Amino acid sequence: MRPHLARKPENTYHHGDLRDALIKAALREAEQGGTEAISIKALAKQLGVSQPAPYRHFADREALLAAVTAEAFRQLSAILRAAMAKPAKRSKLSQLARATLDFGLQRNGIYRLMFASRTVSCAGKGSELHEATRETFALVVEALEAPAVGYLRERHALKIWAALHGVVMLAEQGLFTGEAAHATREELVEDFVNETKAALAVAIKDARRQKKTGA
Amino acid sequence: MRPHLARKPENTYHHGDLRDALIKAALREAEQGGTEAISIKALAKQLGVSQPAPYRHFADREALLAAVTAEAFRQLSAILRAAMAKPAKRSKLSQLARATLDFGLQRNGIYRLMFASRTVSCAGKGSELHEATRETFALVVEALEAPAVGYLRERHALKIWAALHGVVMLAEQGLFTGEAAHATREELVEDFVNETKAALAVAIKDARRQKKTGA
DNA sequence: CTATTTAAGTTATAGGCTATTACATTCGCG
DNA sequence: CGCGAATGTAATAGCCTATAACTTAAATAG
Repeated sequence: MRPHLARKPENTYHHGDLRDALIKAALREAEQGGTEAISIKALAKQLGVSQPAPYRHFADREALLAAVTAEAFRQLSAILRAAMAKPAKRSKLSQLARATLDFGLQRNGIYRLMFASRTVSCAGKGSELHEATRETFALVVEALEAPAVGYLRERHALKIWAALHGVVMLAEQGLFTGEAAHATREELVEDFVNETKAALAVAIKDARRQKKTGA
Repeated sequence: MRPHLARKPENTYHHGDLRDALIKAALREAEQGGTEAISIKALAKQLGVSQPAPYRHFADREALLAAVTAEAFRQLSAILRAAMAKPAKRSKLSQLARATLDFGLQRNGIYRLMFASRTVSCAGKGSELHEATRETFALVVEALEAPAVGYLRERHALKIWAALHGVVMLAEQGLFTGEAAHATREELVEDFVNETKAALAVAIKDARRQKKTGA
């Protein structure tokens, strides 16, 4: 089984790994144009198979999009993991935040597929896509480098994660190129990172004090 | 000129106000399904005109989407203005934040059209759409109720605006329904509001001190 | 090692949508 | 009233999704 072959070799009947090739190719297409740039017909042509061939691997376009989005989440997870692991002056959280911003701006079509389409919210619990999103979020929690104190970590992870996505969205919308451009995207992200760290530290201290008082 | 007539009366040649009717109808369609739910053909049928009729008013689908999105921004502006004007215990910023969250969740299809599609970023400076987005943002600045201190207001408006959008996105993605659900969307928004107020107050104080020192 | 089942691909085709072209009707202004 | 511009229609081309019926290769059981 030839893995991840781009085009089907001529004079063969079977592609070898069409499913995977479709996902990879679709990701490339979506890089710029997002969902709308993904056409099953075009992908089939690109890979040298007939138009209906993809339907052997995906029930319909939605199913392909879900698989592509899941793969995108796995790629983002890998990127974030690498960013956090990289030895740097900055904190893990800062590294993760910057990597997320980069990803969201540079690969914006894919980013929209991941965070701004109905695909994810339609994914059933336990699905491949759902698992992939949760794994990514787990990295955010990890990046906080905070001791486990109940649900505090999840809450603050959710906060910084939300803030980051907001920055990407507004940046893409062009809101950083007016009078408001005094604040660069990077500055804003760094603000959020620092505020999150501070807020979490306070929250943890509070939680400990409460525990002590209660005991 | 009959304004905003839904369907063309039978036995007439001209609709009367097809352009407006198209925008209104498209907004209804997008409410749930977002961009993809807007079909020129379907709209034409709905309004009782032939399929190509809409093309007299919009060059192509993109142009229609831009007009629809602009109208959506104007509607959001009106909603936010009303929310801020409503006498309430809470601050203007809090009222605006809650109204934004509601809008983003209840009319999520339209919300995605506004903040998560390529339509806005493609809108040229000075376009109807671009103006509509800037006007909405101006309301956020206004909601801060802060004295004019250079670019500080814009910067903090950008921050709270970004944070709000992030919450809407993650909520729609279902990230508030896991272990992380300890933090409700509303709590998170209130957090952001309070932090923004505090940060802005500090920033203003700093700015004044610096000014005094410099003088 | 063949026989049969199953996975994967093909051709043909139906139906939906966008968009254009050429033609028809009405509105409004001189 | 008459003419031009605006608006709407019918016909059609082209792209896309999706299904049905058929074909080929691979996998597996006897």
